Formats: sequence, C-alpha cells, structure tokens
Amino acid sequence: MKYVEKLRNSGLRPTKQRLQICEVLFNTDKTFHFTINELEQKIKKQANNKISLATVYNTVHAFEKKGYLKQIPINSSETYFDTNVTDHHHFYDLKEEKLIDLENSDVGPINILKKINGKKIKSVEVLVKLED
Amino acid sequence: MKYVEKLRNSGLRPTKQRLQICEVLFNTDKTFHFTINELEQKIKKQANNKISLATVYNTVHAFEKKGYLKQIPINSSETYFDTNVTDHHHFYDLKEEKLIDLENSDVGPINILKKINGKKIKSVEVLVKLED
DNA sequence: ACACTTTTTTAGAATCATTATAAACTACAA
DNA sequence: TTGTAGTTTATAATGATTCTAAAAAAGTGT
Ligand SMILES: [Mn+2]
Ligand SMILES: [Mn+2]
Ligand SMILES: [Zn+2]
Ligand SMILES: [Zn+2]
Repeated sequence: MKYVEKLRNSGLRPTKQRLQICEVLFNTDKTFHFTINELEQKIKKQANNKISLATVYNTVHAFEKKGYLKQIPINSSETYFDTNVTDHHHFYDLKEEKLIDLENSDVGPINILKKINGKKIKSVEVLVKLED
Repeated sequence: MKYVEKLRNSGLRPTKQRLQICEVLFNTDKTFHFTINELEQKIKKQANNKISLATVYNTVHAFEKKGYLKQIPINSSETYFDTNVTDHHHFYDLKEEKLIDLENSDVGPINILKKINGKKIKSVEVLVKLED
C-alpha cells in the first residue's frame, strides 16, 4: 500500500480503517472539501464497507493534526475539511452551501500590517461569501 | 429610550428584553465580539435580571437579520457575533480563543479576480490565526 | 378602559454534531 | 508467543442550538 509509509512516518499505525480513509481522501488528483458525514457516505460507497463513525472522527482529527487535512473556518452546522492543505482561500456559496477553492493568485498577496505582541501569524485565510 | 425607534423602524416591537439587550450590545463606544453565553452573563450582570436563553437567541438572530450584528465565520464550539457590522477582518488568537479586530487599513484592499457565473460577492472576510 | 389580534417570551423538550467511555481488538516489538 | 500500547467500536454523554406550545405583552381599534 502506498499510504503505509506515510502513516508510519507520522507515528500512526497503518490500520485497515486508516488506509481505507487514505484511499478515499488522497487517492485522487483533485483535492476536495467534505464534512464528516459526506466522508462516511463516500467510504461506505467507495470501499463498500462501514467504518465506525467514531473512527472517522478520530482519523480525520489525527490527519488534521499531522497536517494532511485542514479545517475550513466557516459557520455551518457541520465542520468542513479540505484535502488541499496548501495556503489558499475559499468562496462559499450560501445558497448551495458549497465551498470553491480560490488560488492565491485569484486573491493576490495579503499583507497584514497590524502586529500583536508575542504572537505569530499562523495562517491567513480569506472567505468570500457568494449570493445570487 | 433611544432604541425604541430603532426597533420600531425594523419592525421589531420594543420589548423590555430587546431594549435591555440593546443597552448591553450598543450602548458603548467600543464594538465587541461575543458568544451567546457571554452575552447572557453580561445581561445578568449589567441589567441585574435574567432573560430567557431562548429570547437571547431569538433576539441575536433577529438583530443579525436586520444587520445590527454580524456572525463571524470561525470554527469554535460556540458561534461568535460582532457588534461591529462594518466591513473588517479578524485576528483569532488560538491560545486565548479571542477575536481582535483588523481594520481594512490593516489588511489593504483585497481584489478577488476569480468570478463565478451568476453569483455576486456578498462579503470578503479575512481570518488571521495567531499562535505564540 | 376594553376586546381582539399578533408578536414575543419562556421553560422545557428535542435535535444533532461532536466527544467521551470503556471493552474488544490489533499492530508490533521483544 | 506474549506483552503492551495503540486503535476500533458501539453506545452514552455533552452541549450548543432550535423547537414547542402555552402564557404574557404589545399594538390596534372602539
Ligand atoms: Mn479538529
Ligand atoms: Mn443566525
Ligand atoms: Zn479548499
Ligand atoms: Zn470584529
């Protein structure tokens, strides 16, 4: 398996469930956005077997902590995750409740002039809300 | 009362509870960020009487709909609101779990180059996460 | 003031995403 | 193989938010 090493190098045991989730999340050219429930559906369909919801949560959080996933700051009833962990921004279509990637080149450089004493900037994310 | 008109003009009856919440939210020079529970505490303290939690939720959502409050897109266990309804951005101090305003001049103009067919930009918000 | 309608408040219940629990299972190294 | 730490799982608990339906308050007309 191509993800065994990746997991081992992260200090995560390459379990059947984690490898399965890796397949669903990373075995594609395109990156995408998802909620836990969408991911659960995808697993059931694509892998044709069920992984406990608790494990899906655990794994997503583990991957997030390792930097393989990003959480997207948005106010929705469900939390959105992103397999695109590069610095980038988002459109949020309020009607469709869908996220769309904005490349850095679509936004241009953002220069934060204000400084807070003793704090470092960890990320700069732009959310562009869309309506009809 | 100074808020009676404001409420009437919005089609909201100026009830004791709404006026009280107006006092807490708007009777100050400084704008601020809050969660529903922080607001409830503030009411209990400042007005020395209790408003039902359901009413606090109802009122905050009514004020949001009328444009007197803004919801801040952030991933937190509680939803954050802002009495500053002008276009502006935020620092989010991950350690303290506190929001700090960024004026537009602290960020500079943001030009979204990508267009989505049939969709209009409703808002452009920058969230800058801070760590130690 | 009174009667009537509509809006609002309220306590408590329901919802639902997420997290905690703790027992069974598994990876892995000695 | 055996021991141990890590993982999975079903299920329960949590907690923010929303819903419900009855009581109270506000507005309107007389
Ligand atoms: Mn997380
Ligand atoms: Mn709202
Ligand atoms: Zn993205
Ligand atoms: Zn603000």
